[in-house]
Amino acid sequence: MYVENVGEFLKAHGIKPSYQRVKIYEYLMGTMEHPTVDNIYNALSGEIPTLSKTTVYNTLKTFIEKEIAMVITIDENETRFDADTGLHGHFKCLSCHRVYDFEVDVREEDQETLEGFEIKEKQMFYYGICKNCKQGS
Amino acid sequence: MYVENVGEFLKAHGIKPSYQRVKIYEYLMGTMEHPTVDNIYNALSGEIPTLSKTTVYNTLKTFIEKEIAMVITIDENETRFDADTGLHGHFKCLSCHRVYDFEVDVREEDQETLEGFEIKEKQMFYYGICKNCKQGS
DNA sequence: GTATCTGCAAAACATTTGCAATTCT
DNA sequence: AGAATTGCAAATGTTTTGCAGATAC
Repeated sequence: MYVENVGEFLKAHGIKPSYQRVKIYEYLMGTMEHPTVDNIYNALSGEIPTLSKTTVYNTLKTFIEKEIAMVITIDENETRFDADTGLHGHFKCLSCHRVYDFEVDVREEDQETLEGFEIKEKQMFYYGICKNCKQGS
Repeated sequence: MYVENVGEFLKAHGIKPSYQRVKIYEYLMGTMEHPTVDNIYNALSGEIPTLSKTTVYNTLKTFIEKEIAMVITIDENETRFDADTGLHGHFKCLSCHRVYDFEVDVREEDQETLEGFEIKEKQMFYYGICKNCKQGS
C-alpha cells in the first residue's frame, strides 16, 4: 500500500500529524529494512537534529495502537517495525541479517489443535540463508 | 519426544551433564509453559539454592548451540524457551498470556518469493484469545 | 592437577518514566 | 492560554561479561 499524503493518512487514523510523526511514518513506509528504533533514530537525526529516541519510541507505540504499523519479533535482541500490517511472512538471513518479506498463502489450514481459539494475528518467521549470500559463498 | 535419562541425552549431544544442566533440561522438557529465564530460575532455586541466573543463561545458550532447545520470540518483552525443536506453531493468548503449542501441516507451499533461499528454520506465531478465556468471558 | 563450570558483582543495552520546555491551534 | 507533544535525564529490566572460587575427571 502506497500512501501519498502521510499527514492525511495519520489524521484519518486519529493521529495528529506532527513533523516527527510524519517523517517517521514516511521513513518506515519507504524502507524494506524493517528498522529498529535505533535505525530510525539514526536515519532521521540528520534531518531532525533535535530528534530523541523517546519520541521514536512514543511514535511507534502510537502507530501500533492505531494499527498502522506492527512489531516484528523475529530476533530476540532487536525489536523491528513494519508499516505493512497485512498478512505476510518474514525471512531473516542468518548470514547478512537482512529481513525479507514473503507472500503467504492465506489458506486456512492445519490447526485442529486450535479449535475454539480466536486467532487475531499471525506471524510467520523463517530463518536461513538468502539468495545473495548463497551466491556470494 | 520423551527423554528418560537426561544425563545420557546431554552427553549424546556433547554437553557435560552437570547437576544444574540436568535439572534445567528436565524442567524445560517437563513443562508446557515455554518458560523465561526468570521462570526457570524461580522454579529451580528452591531445589538448587545456590543457582544463579547466569548459569541459567549459560545453560540455555549451550542447549541452543547444541540444538536441543530453541528460543521463542513470540513476545517482545520476554524471551521464552522450548525443549521441543521440531516444527510446531505457538499461540499466545492476549488475555491470559499463556503460550500454547499447535500442530503445523508441513506442506511446503506458498513461498515463490523465496526461490533460491535456503530455509533452515520456521516459526509460526499466532495471537488471539484461547478457548478457556473465551468461555470464561 | 588441570579443565571446565558456576555464580557473584559490575557493565552494557534496550526500553520506560517523570517532568520541564516547546509547539500548535 | 490550554492541550498535546517533544526530548532530556534518570530509572528499570534484561542480558552479557569478567573473574574468582568450586567442582569434576
